[in-house]
Amino acid sequence: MDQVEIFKALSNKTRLQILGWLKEPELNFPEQPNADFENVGVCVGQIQLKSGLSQSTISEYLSILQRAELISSTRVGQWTYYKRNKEGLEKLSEIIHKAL
Amino acid sequence: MDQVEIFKALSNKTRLQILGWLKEPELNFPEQPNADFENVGVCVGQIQLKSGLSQSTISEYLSILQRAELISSTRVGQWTYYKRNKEGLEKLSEIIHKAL
DNA sequence: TTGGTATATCGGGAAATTCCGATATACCTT
DNA sequence: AAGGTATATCGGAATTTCCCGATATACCAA
Repeated sequence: MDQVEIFKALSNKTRLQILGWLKEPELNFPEQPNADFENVGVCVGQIQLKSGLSQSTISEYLSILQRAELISSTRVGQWTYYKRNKEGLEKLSEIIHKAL
Repeated sequence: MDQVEIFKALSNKTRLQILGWLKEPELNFPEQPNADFENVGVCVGQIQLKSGLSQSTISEYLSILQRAELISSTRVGQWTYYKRNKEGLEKLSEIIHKAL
Protein backbone atom coordinates (compact mmCIF):
# COMPACT_ATOMS: atom_id res chain seq x y z
CA MET A 1 0.00 0.00 0.00
CA ASP A 2 1.23 3.41 -0.98
CA GLN A 3 2.30 5.51 2.01
CA VAL A 4 0.79 8.66 0.58
CA GLU A 5 -2.60 6.96 0.26
CA ILE A 6 -2.50 5.98 3.92
CA PHE A 7 -1.85 9.55 5.03
CA LYS A 8 -4.48 10.90 2.63
CA ALA A 9 -6.99 8.55 4.19
CA LEU A 10 -6.08 9.98 7.59
CA SER A 11 -6.15 13.63 6.54
CA ASN A 12 -9.86 14.17 7.14
CA LYS A 13 -11.53 14.90 10.45
CA THR A 14 -14.44 12.51 10.00
CA ARG A 15 -12.24 9.62 8.87
CA LEU A 16 -9.96 10.11 11.87
CA GLN A 17 -13.01 10.14 14.13
CA ILE A 18 -14.28 6.90 12.62
CA LEU A 19 -10.98 5.20 13.41
CA GLY A 20 -11.18 6.54 16.94
CA TRP A 21 -14.73 5.30 17.37
CA LEU A 22 -13.80 1.86 16.07
CA LYS A 23 -10.98 1.64 18.62
CA GLU A 24 -13.59 1.50 21.40
CA PRO A 25 -16.89 0.52 19.80
CA GLU A 26 -18.57 -0.39 23.08
CA LEU A 27 -18.10 3.20 24.25
CA ASN A 28 -19.15 4.81 20.99
CA PHE A 29 -22.02 2.75 19.65
CA PRO A 30 -25.20 1.21 21.06
CA GLU A 31 -25.24 -2.54 21.55
CA GLN A 32 -25.77 -4.60 18.43
CA PRO A 33 -28.10 -7.56 18.58
CA ASN A 34 -26.57 -9.81 15.95
CA ALA A 35 -22.85 -9.11 15.85
CA ASP A 36 -20.18 -8.53 18.45
CA PHE A 37 -17.93 -5.53 18.10
CA GLU A 38 -14.63 -7.34 18.54
CA ASN A 39 -15.07 -10.01 15.89
CA VAL A 40 -17.31 -8.38 13.33
CA GLY A 41 -17.20 -4.64 13.88
CA VAL A 42 -19.80 -1.91 13.56
CA CYS A 43 -22.30 -1.58 10.73
CA VAL A 44 -22.28 1.33 8.30
CA GLY A 45 -25.61 2.71 9.48
CA GLN A 46 -24.38 3.19 13.05
CA ILE A 47 -21.25 4.95 11.87
CA GLN A 48 -23.28 7.19 9.59
CA LEU A 49 -25.70 8.07 12.38
CA LYS A 50 -22.84 9.00 14.69
CA SER A 51 -21.05 11.08 12.04
CA GLY A 52 -24.03 13.15 10.96
CA LEU A 53 -22.89 13.01 7.32
CA SER A 54 -24.80 11.47 4.45
CA GLN A 55 -24.99 7.75 3.81
CA SER A 56 -23.10 8.00 0.53
CA THR A 57 -20.30 10.03 2.06
CA ILE A 58 -19.76 7.59 4.90
CA SER A 59 -19.85 4.63 2.59
CA GLU A 60 -17.15 6.27 0.48
CA TYR A 61 -15.07 7.23 3.53
CA LEU A 62 -15.17 3.67 4.81
CA SER A 63 -13.97 2.41 1.47
CA ILE A 64 -11.10 4.94 1.49
CA LEU A 65 -10.06 3.72 4.94
CA GLN A 66 -10.32 0.14 3.77
CA ARG A 67 -8.22 0.75 0.65
CA ALA A 68 -5.57 2.19 2.99
CA GLU A 69 -5.81 -1.08 4.98
CA LEU A 70 -6.73 0.78 8.14
CA ILE A 71 -10.06 -1.03 8.53
CA SER A 72 -11.60 -4.23 7.18
CA SER A 73 -15.15 -5.28 6.42
CA THR A 74 -17.43 -8.27 6.79
CA ARG A 75 -20.77 -8.71 5.05
CA VAL A 76 -23.50 -10.35 7.14
CA GLY A 77 -26.85 -10.44 5.41
CA GLN A 78 -27.71 -6.94 4.32
CA TRP A 79 -25.23 -5.33 6.71
CA THR A 80 -21.59 -4.52 6.22
CA TYR A 81 -19.57 -4.36 9.43
CA TYR A 82 -16.30 -2.49 9.64
CA LYS A 83 -13.58 -2.86 12.27
CA ARG A 84 -10.01 -1.70 12.77
CA ASN A 85 -7.29 -3.48 10.84
CA LYS A 86 -4.59 -3.99 13.44
CA GLU A 87 -1.96 -5.12 10.95
CA GLY A 88 -2.43 -1.99 8.86
CA LEU A 89 -2.18 0.26 11.89
CA GLU A 90 0.95 -1.58 12.99
CA LYS A 91 2.41 -1.06 9.52
CA LEU A 92 1.67 2.64 9.84
CA SER A 93 3.64 2.80 13.10
CA GLU A 94 6.56 1.15 11.35
CA ILE A 95 6.45 3.64 8.50
CA ILE A 96 6.70 6.48 10.96
CA HIS A 97 9.60 4.93 12.80
CA LYS A 98 11.56 3.71 9.81
CA ALA A 99 10.82 6.20 7.05
CA LEU A 100 10.28 9.53 8.79
CA MET B 1 -1.37 20.97 16.72
CA ASP B 2 -4.41 19.67 14.92
CA GLN B 3 -4.14 15.99 14.04
CA VAL B 4 -5.71 16.50 10.63
CA GLU B 5 -3.09 19.12 9.74
CA ILE B 6 -0.31 16.68 10.60
CA PHE B 7 -1.72 14.01 8.31
CA LYS B 8 -2.38 16.56 5.55
CA ALA B 9 1.25 17.58 5.75
CA LEU B 10 2.21 13.92 5.28
CA SER B 11 -0.21 13.22 2.45
CA ASN B 12 2.08 14.34 -0.35
CA LYS B 13 4.84 12.30 -1.95
CA THR B 14 7.43 15.09 -2.02
CA ARG B 15 6.83 16.11 1.58
CA LEU B 16 7.18 12.50 2.71
CA GLN B 17 10.42 12.23 0.75
CA ILE B 18 11.77 15.38 2.38
CA LEU B 19 11.18 13.88 5.82
CA GLY B 20 12.91 10.70 4.69
CA TRP B 21 15.89 12.63 3.35
CA LEU B 22 16.19 14.62 6.56
CA LYS B 23 16.28 11.41 8.57
CA GLU B 24 19.66 10.60 7.03
CA PRO B 25 21.05 13.84 5.62
CA GLU B 26 24.61 12.55 5.24
CA LEU B 27 23.33 9.89 2.84
CA ASN B 28 21.05 12.22 0.89
CA PHE B 29 22.86 15.52 0.59
CA PRO B 30 26.40 16.62 -0.29
CA GLU B 31 28.60 17.86 2.54
CA GLN B 32 27.89 21.36 3.75
CA PRO B 33 30.82 23.65 4.48
CA ASN B 34 29.32 25.87 7.18
CA ALA B 35 26.76 23.84 9.07
CA ASP B 36 26.59 20.30 10.36
CA PHE B 37 23.55 18.21 9.55
CA GLU B 38 22.82 17.02 13.07
CA ASN B 39 22.67 20.39 14.79
CA VAL B 40 21.52 22.75 12.09
CA GLY B 41 19.96 20.71 9.31
CA VAL B 42 19.93 21.05 5.53
CA CYS B 43 19.43 24.29 3.64
CA VAL B 44 16.41 24.91 1.41
CA GLY B 45 18.45 25.04 -1.78
CA GLN B 46 19.79 21.51 -1.32
CA ILE B 47 16.33 20.15 -0.64
CA GLN B 48 14.94 21.94 -3.68
CA LEU B 49 17.74 20.62 -5.90
CA LYS B 50 17.09 17.07 -4.76
CA SER B 51 13.31 17.36 -5.19
CA GLY B 52 13.34 18.76 -8.71
CA LEU B 53 10.41 21.04 -7.89
CA SER B 54 10.42 24.83 -7.97
CA GLN B 55 11.95 26.99 -5.25
CA SER B 56 8.61 28.46 -4.24
CA THR B 57 6.97 25.07 -3.98
CA ILE B 58 9.67 23.65 -1.75
CA SER B 59 9.67 26.73 0.45
CA GLU B 60 5.95 26.31 0.91
CA TYR B 61 6.22 22.57 1.54
CA LEU B 62 8.84 23.15 4.21
CA SER B 63 6.60 25.64 5.92
CA ILE B 64 3.70 23.16 5.83
CA LEU B 65 5.91 20.53 7.47
CA GLN B 66 7.07 23.06 10.03
CA ARG B 67 3.52 24.16 10.90
CA ALA B 68 2.77 20.49 11.53
CA GLU B 69 5.76 20.45 13.88
CA LEU B 70 7.45 17.70 11.90
CA ILE B 71 10.54 19.80 11.12
CA SER B 72 12.15 22.93 12.56
CA SER B 73 14.28 25.68 11.05
CA THR B 74 17.33 27.76 11.85
CA ARG B 75 18.41 30.90 10.00
CA VAL B 76 22.15 31.31 9.50
CA GLY B 77 23.05 34.28 7.38
CA GLN B 78 21.14 34.07 4.15
CA TRP B 79 20.42 30.38 4.56
CA THR B 80 17.56 28.62 6.29
CA TYR B 81 18.36 25.14 7.51
CA TYR B 82 15.66 22.58 8.21
CA LYS B 83 15.93 19.41 10.28
CA ARG B 84 13.58 16.80 11.70
CA ASN B 85 11.61 17.72 14.81
CA LYS B 86 11.95 14.62 16.96
CA GLU B 87 9.35 15.72 19.51
CA GLY B 88 6.75 16.21 16.79
CA LEU B 89 7.45 12.82 15.27
CA GLU B 90 7.22 11.26 18.70
CA LYS B 91 3.86 12.98 19.22
CA LEU B 92 2.70 11.52 15.92
CA SER B 93 3.56 8.01 17.10
CA GLU B 94 1.53 8.62 20.22
CA ILE B 95 -1.45 9.80 18.22
CA ILE B 96 -1.41 6.60 16.24
CA HIS B 97 -1.17 4.43 19.32
CA LYS B 98 -3.65 6.28 21.48
CA ALA B 99 -6.22 7.69 19.08
CA LEU B 100 -6.40 5.22 16.18
C1' DT C 1 24.88 52.03 -1.64
C1' DT C 2 24.60 48.71 -5.21
C1' DG C 3 24.30 44.26 -6.84
C1' DG C 4 24.00 39.31 -5.93
C1' DT C 5 22.23 35.22 -3.64
C1' DA C 6 18.84 32.56 -0.59
C1' DT C 7 14.35 32.20 0.87
C1' DA C 8 9.44 33.66 1.47
C1' DT C 9 5.18 35.24 -0.23
C1' DC C 10 1.66 36.22 -3.79
C1' DG C 11 -1.62 35.15 -7.57
C1' DG C 12 -3.45 31.74 -10.18
C1' DG C 13 -4.60 27.60 -13.48
C1' DA C 14 -5.15 22.71 -13.15
C1' DA C 15 -6.18 18.75 -10.57
C1' DA C 16 -7.91 16.49 -6.45
C1' DT C 17 -10.97 16.25 -2.46
C1' DT C 18 -15.28 17.02 0.07
C1' DC C 19 -19.79 15.99 0.55
C1' DC C 20 -24.27 15.84 -1.38
C1' DG C 21 -28.69 13.76 -3.70
C1' DA C 22 -30.07 10.38 -6.96
C1' DT C 23 -29.73 5.93 -8.39
C1' DA C 24 -28.08 1.08 -8.49
C1' DT C 25 -27.21 -3.22 -6.22
C1' DA C 26 -27.65 -6.77 -2.74
C1' DC C 27 -30.16 -9.16 0.33
C1' DC C 28 -34.13 -10.24 3.23
C1' DT C 29 -39.17 -11.05 3.99
C1' DT C 30 -43.61 -12.26 2.68
C1' DA D 1 -42.20 -12.15 -7.50
C1' DA D 2 -42.72 -7.66 -4.92
C1' DG D 3 -41.57 -4.47 -1.56
C1' DG D 4 -38.43 -2.97 2.03
C1' DT D 5 -33.94 -2.06 4.05
C1' DA D 6 -28.71 -1.57 3.98
C1' DT D 7 -24.96 -0.32 1.39
C1' DA D 8 -22.41 1.05 -2.89
C1' DT D 9 -21.80 3.79 -6.86
C1' DC D 10 -22.52 7.85 -9.86
C1' DG D 11 -22.53 12.80 -11.23
C1' DG D 12 -21.54 17.15 -9.77
C1' DA D 13 -20.98 21.90 -7.24
C1' DA D 14 -17.95 23.90 -3.97
C1' DT D 15 -13.64 23.92 -1.81
C1' DT D 16 -8.87 22.69 -1.27
C1' DT D 17 -4.39 21.22 -2.84
C1' DC D 18 -0.62 21.15 -6.14
C1' DC D 19 2.79 23.47 -8.25
C1' DC D 20 4.24 27.17 -11.02
C1' DG D 21 6.34 32.00 -12.29
C1' DA D 22 6.71 36.58 -10.63
C1' DT D 23 7.77 39.38 -7.03
C1' DA D 24 9.14 40.71 -2.24
C1' DT D 25 12.25 40.36 1.56
C1' DA D 26 16.52 39.38 4.00
C1' DC D 27 21.16 39.20 4.17
C1' DC D 28 25.88 39.50 2.41
C1' DA D 29 29.90 41.45 -0.13
C1' DA D 30 32.23 45.03 -2.56
